[in-house]
Amino acid sequence: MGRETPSVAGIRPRERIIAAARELFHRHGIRGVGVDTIADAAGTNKMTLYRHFGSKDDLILAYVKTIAAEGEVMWQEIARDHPADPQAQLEDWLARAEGCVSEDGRGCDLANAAVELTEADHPARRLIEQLKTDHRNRLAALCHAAGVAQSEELADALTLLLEGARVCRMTAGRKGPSAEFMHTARSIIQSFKAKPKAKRK
Amino acid sequence: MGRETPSVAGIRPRERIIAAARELFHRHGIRGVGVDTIADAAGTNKMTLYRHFGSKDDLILAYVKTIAAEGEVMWQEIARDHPADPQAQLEDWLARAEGCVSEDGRGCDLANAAVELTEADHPARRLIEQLKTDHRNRLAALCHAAGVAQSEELADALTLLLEGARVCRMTAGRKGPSAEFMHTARSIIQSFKAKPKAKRK
DNA sequence: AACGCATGTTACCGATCGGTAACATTGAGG
DNA sequence: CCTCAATGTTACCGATCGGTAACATGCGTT
Repeated sequence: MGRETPSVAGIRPRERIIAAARELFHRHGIRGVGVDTIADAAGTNKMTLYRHFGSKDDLILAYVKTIAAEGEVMWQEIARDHPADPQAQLEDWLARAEGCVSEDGRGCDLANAAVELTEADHPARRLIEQLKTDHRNRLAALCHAAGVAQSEELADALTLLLEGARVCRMTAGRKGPSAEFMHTARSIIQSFKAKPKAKRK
Repeated sequence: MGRETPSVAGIRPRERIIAAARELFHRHGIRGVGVDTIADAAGTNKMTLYRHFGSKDDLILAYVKTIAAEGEVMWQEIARDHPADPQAQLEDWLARAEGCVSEDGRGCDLANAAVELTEADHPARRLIEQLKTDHRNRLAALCHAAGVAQSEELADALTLLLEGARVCRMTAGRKGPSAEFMHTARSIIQSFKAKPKAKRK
């Protein structure tokens, strides 16, 4: 055993580089970290970094893709842990959202990347847009499955609350408006559930 | 008249520099613009910039203060245009908020600055925190004056929605969740107006 | 043992960064 | 007119940036 066949992408330095970039980008921002710093933090060097990622922009894209993969895992866990129980799934989403809000006050890595990647045609920006749209749509599907009539509107509202809470946690501190995220989200969900229109058949 | 007395701080290059920094920081981010570029855009040079602002961080602080001053003007206009009519004032705030959301998709300059200024003790960061807290408190006072019982909670909810809408406008595009900001905000205001102190029975 | 590939090491490149020194120019007020 | 402060101009500094070339080393495979 020991090492993988060369046909499979090498796992060792590449993963470490992405992990190091993930933490450094999160803490200091994308433009606040140089590739040399990332390579050092990954226990490797700049040349190896550039052999795996042709440019810093490529590394940024891989960084965003890594976050996307974790999001995918999240949705799968939500579905797996509460099979055929969309109500519990929505509750799980809410708990994870609250976790994101009260994490460390550095906001959402995807949103922060969008702030720093000011070129509108940056590939990572397009991916971020797709990821954010995906998240909203899956949340809307979850709301629909949970029996909410106006599931799209509820998903939009919850998305706004979550994104707002994460940025408020960063700009206004722990005791700011983000502290009310859970209460507000719950009461909005309740108000949507109370509303009429065709419920399930 | 020509020029001002030297005792008064010179207004000409300084204002132009701040104006240029305002636009460039907004479009390309703080770390994405060099002081030389700002000086050029202001029709002056780097030396003059450094005579008015001892460092780029000083300029950043002045940039945030300028945004703060505009916010102050906004609140004064809201109060002046609808004297003794908090309902109309809240409506005015809502309209201006909607204007912010659908502006140009670059998000909130204050929030973006907080993303880029990763050093927690940066003076501009502390000012941003104070400004965001101020905004929330004034909005809460407005809600209270408008007869909303749980004015603090409503202000928090509206703040979350607004901040979320601005970041969603940036990350998910014009047709994303931010498009529902107005509807959601209005319906939340209504739901708060509907229930008095005690929760709904 | 010999090969080959991934990785490590060192040095370097041009560009740009924030910031400064020295000097020339301007223009208003005494 | 002369003074003086603000501004403009040029050149420069050390540091860091993203990115590359050339070469050395390790190590698994055959």
